[in-house]
Amino acid sequence: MPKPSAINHAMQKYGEYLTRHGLKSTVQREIIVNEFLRTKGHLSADELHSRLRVSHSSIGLATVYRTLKILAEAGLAHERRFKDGYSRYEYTGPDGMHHDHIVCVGCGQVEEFENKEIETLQRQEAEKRHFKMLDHKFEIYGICRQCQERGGE
Amino acid sequence: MPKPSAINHAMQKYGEYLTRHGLKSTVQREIIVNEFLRTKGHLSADELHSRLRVSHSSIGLATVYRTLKILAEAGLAHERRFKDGYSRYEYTGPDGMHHDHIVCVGCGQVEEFENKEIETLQRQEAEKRHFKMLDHKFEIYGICRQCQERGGE
DNA sequence: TTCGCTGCAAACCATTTGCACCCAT
DNA sequence: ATGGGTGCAAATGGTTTGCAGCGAA
Repeated sequence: MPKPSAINHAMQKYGEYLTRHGLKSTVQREIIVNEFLRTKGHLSADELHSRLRVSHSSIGLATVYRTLKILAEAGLAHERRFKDGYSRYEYTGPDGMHHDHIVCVGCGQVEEFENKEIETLQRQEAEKRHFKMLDHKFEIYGICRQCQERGGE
Repeated sequence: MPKPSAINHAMQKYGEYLTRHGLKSTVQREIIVNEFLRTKGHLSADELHSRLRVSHSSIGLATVYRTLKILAEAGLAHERRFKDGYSRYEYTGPDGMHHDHIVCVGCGQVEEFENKEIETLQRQEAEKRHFKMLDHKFEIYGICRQCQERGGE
């Protein structure tokens, strides 16, 4: 679970985004955003909705989708699409720092890593082409150690 | 258009894959694979199907999907999912070498780049985790020079 | 003669949208 | 009181699949 200070920072950024875009703050959004921010990992809309169902059964899946979209536009969530057909969202901390992913195509587990050098190189590539870089996605697909040992087809 | 020698190599690899998996060679697949291999860029199933419609109007979209899946499994096509909701496939040459992408979120244009250093670093990351690396995906999202000049939010 | 392949249409299914009511501003 | 927000159900739309007939091996 992220540090409280990080969550506060995020809530503030989220609030600013709402105001700046003439959007309203509602209880549902508050609940969704809170749960999202304090959940580690890659959440699909459906998973997030299930989590909320326990304590807030009346919140609709559509609202979860709509709120996740807002979070992504506000720069608080990164949308990732691995290979299971779902869009997954991930909160990546107050400094906008994000890690990359290494996905096992055998069992579906996702590990994360950060690599400063890669980060630097990609920034250079963007500059070389006069792109203002906004986001990036880096995923390695492979077979994890367990799946290799388990033997595969 | 790729060099003929590259296409031949690919056709051979494709044929081997069919045999090895008890699959059959058919005229439709032949046509689809040929068109795919000699088309540069990122093709969606629908785009490829449209191309074929001109000269081979009876080929069904489902067959295009099925054939693209085979090509991907045979290692001849890389599946990429940018942000328009389509799966796009790309033929990346006989050496399995693939480039990465830098996508403009303004106009949708996709530029390509290769970076040996990044390639090396990612391989190290995979090894460090005992992953047998199969594929990777690296995409940078940003705003291209023209879209920056054109201004816009 | 097998058994995979094809086109078609129907099915899938994650995501989006229309609508009538609700509520923050 | 505005006009955006919500839940629900229906619509969307890219992709997959069932099926009956076809064709490669």
